[in-house]
Amino acid sequence: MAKNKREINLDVKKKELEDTAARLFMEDGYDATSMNRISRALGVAPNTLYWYYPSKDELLVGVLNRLLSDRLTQLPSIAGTPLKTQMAWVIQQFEQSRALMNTVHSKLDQSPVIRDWHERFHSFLEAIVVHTLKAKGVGAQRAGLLATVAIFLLEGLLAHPHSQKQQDNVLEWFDQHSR
Amino acid sequence: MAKNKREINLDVKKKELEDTAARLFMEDGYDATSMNRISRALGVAPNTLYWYYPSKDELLVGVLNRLLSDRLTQLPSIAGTPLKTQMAWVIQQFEQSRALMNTVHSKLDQSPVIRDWHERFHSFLEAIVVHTLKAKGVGAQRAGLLATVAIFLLEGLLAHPHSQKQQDNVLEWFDQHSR
DNA sequence: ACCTGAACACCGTTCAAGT
DNA sequence: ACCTGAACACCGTTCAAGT
Repeated sequence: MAKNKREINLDVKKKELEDTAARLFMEDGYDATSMNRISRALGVAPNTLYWYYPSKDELLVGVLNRLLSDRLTQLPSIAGTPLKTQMAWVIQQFEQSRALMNTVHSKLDQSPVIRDWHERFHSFLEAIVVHTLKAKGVGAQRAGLLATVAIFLLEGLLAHPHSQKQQDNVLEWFDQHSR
Repeated sequence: MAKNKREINLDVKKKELEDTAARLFMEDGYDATSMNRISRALGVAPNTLYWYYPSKDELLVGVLNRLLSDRLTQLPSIAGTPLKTQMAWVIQQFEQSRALMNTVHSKLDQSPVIRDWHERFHSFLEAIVVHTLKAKGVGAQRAGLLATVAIFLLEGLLAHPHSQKQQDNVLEWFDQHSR
């Protein structure tokens, strides 16, 4: 798994591209951010981006993967906390990417590569919830159903602007009924 | 409120445009359906559409409004049925518009006119759920929270492809816990 | 009032060429 | 291997002109 200099440079370059793209996607939205705009922010020619990614969609997936693995890194830090805390943490982690999440959902039908990422994202959320529920002694089958519900609630809270109180109420209600 | 011939013709024309646009939006997705494509299907020049709608987004809102009011018409037919039946009905009514719903969510930040429609849509769903819960004797405050949860579950089930069994399990679970 | 032909600025993407 | 200039087909939208 040792990487040579070339691969390291490639990774550094990709990180630059994806960080810039992520910022612009989150500020202005995916559609409103043109490849031209991204390349200008990077100081390269527009078609340079196509040496690193075969399409704008694949660049988005690159951005999403980085986002997700950054969050995965921080997962252990909330490992032992109550389910409610963990769900609040997920919302806090992804609420800046609200528009991006909705973009993902709107592209599920059209883009296989985005569909793949979306499945990984769901697995990520499910792993958190199922693991915590099982630790609480909930059976596997029931944990699966509750995880589905939890994910829908998380996505709902992520997709819509909402007050802190609304969020608390929803999470509290779910916590009460997931025992 | 009497309409003259001109207004009637305008409505007929708009219905034609919106029916065609709705079909193409649902078949190919919003982004993949160009104004050019819609105009060709209608046999008019592309810019003709701009006499009826100021933008593609407003055409989408026209399509969405028609979709919603068509469903509203059929609302009385499920008025007395159990909550679970009503929620299944909503899913069945909107699942062909799955991609369109996700498009709406992805455009919430950018388009005020779509944001307005989305609020109307939520009110529609909330009205159904709150009304039914109150009829079951649930208090107003609790009904509000349960309606939020119900809407998130509906949107979750609408946004993601899922099996009938999964849907049944989620709706059954919610029904059990909304008493 | 209703529709069109022609144009505008911009989009994602490709290709041949440069180092 | 990495980057660019120039072009391609297409996009949403505008405008002046026609009936």
